[in-house]
Amino acid sequence: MARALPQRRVSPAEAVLDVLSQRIEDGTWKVGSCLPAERQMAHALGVSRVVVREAAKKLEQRGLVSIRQGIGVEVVNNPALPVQRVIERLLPEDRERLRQAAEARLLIEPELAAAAARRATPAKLARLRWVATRLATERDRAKAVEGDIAFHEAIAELAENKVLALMLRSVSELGRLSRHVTMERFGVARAHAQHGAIVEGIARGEEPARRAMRDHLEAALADLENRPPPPRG
Amino acid sequence: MARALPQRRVSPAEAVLDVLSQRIEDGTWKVGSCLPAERQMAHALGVSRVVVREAAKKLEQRGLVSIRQGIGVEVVNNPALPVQRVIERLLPEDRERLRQAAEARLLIEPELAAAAARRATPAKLARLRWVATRLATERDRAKAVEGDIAFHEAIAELAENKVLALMLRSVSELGRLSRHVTMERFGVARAHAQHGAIVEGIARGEEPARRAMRDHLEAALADLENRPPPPRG
DNA sequence: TGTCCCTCAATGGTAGGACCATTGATGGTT
DNA sequence: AACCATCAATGGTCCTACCATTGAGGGACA
Repeated sequence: MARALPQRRVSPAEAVLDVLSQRIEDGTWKVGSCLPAERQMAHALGVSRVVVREAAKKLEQRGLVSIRQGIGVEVVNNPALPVQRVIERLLPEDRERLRQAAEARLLIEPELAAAAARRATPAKLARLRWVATRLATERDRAKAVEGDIAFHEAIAELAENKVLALMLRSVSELGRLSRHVTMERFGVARAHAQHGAIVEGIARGEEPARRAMRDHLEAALADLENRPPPPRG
Repeated sequence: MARALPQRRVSPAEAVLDVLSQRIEDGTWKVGSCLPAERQMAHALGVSRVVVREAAKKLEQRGLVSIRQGIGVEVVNNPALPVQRVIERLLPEDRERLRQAAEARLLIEPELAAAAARRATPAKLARLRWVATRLATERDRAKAVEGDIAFHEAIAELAENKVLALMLRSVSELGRLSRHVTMERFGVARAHAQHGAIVEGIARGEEPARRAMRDHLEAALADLENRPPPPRG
């Protein structure tokens, strides 16, 4: 009797975790919607509610879902969330965390722009330009901030490096509040102009890309330092 | 009757999580040792075992402890672990993950060295030099790799940026296997020489620091590409 | 008619007790 | 001395009941 595969039987918890995460990824449950109730899934999967709960908790820690009592388990899919939480625990103090996050951006993102320049193609540049343009027409401030983040993520995508994209997004989210301040004071016009400059920089080559991105970030940083956020957030 | 504080009563789960994480941080349970058994803690804290388990699971996700059946809950304290897991899920394929991680290091670490140069003091440089020296006397290969990682972490510490240190450590751990290969082929001698060069670069200023670090990383990367790891890991 | 509040069902959160599975130590056997 | 069965401790799973929170539905009141 040759035994078929690895002797290691996967525990129910792992099995359920795999099932759930896969169904989320393949779109069985879309972002914004809720998974079935815990009791329901437990019965459907032939397992106790405990293991379903455990799987759900893990998915929450991974940033895939959000669990709320009385509501259910909602799909959110934000892989950067775990990293944010680690950083928040590492630097509990707001100002210091913001400072270090900003510095991290200042180091990473210009290099990311340079990497994007190395891998740029006309088609990809066109897409990036489109994302930048969309920002200009945005009236709502919250959506403008979203558009800003989307632009920076598009660059990360162009650079074809998900590791750097993840890190960038993590520190980006930490600075989300700062962006609101900047947008409020200067509007989307300046951001859009600088984004345009960045796109052209990426089109021209590594060094121009690096410089354009650095200018953009340093300008934003200078704004914040001129009028730091209110002492108590 | 003016009610004292926020009406929000913290849930048992949060309370227990706080207690445990605090006791880990303040050294009540040291790294390498085990927490009391779940049943025991549950009784001591006056909550059900479910709550203790949930807290433990969360601590595990945070990289603070490692839970193993039959053994117990062991303190490990590795904040980079959650980030590693995110990256592994984001890039399931080994070679691609290694490639992107290496590229990320290549972008981040020279800039980190430059930042370290900005903040260097004689005392801190002396300490960095000491860490680098310790590596030279190491005979055991595994410990040499540890020393190598310790050196790069010391630089991150010198740069006074925990965010970047976290990211660096995360990608570093992903490439731990690669380092073994490099160490095996060239021994610690070359690594030690390059580390010395990096220390001196940091002492001289930003640009020399950047260049020394870049040379070091590119050399290591070139080694790997000459003899890539076996196709099936 | 419209607004407010109460009730209620659904959902996640906690409790307690029992049993299963894995691990390392213990001690006896060869 | 080496090997192996035994066993106690620990985390993993199950079941069942109940608590706490939420949103929706419906009735009382202005």
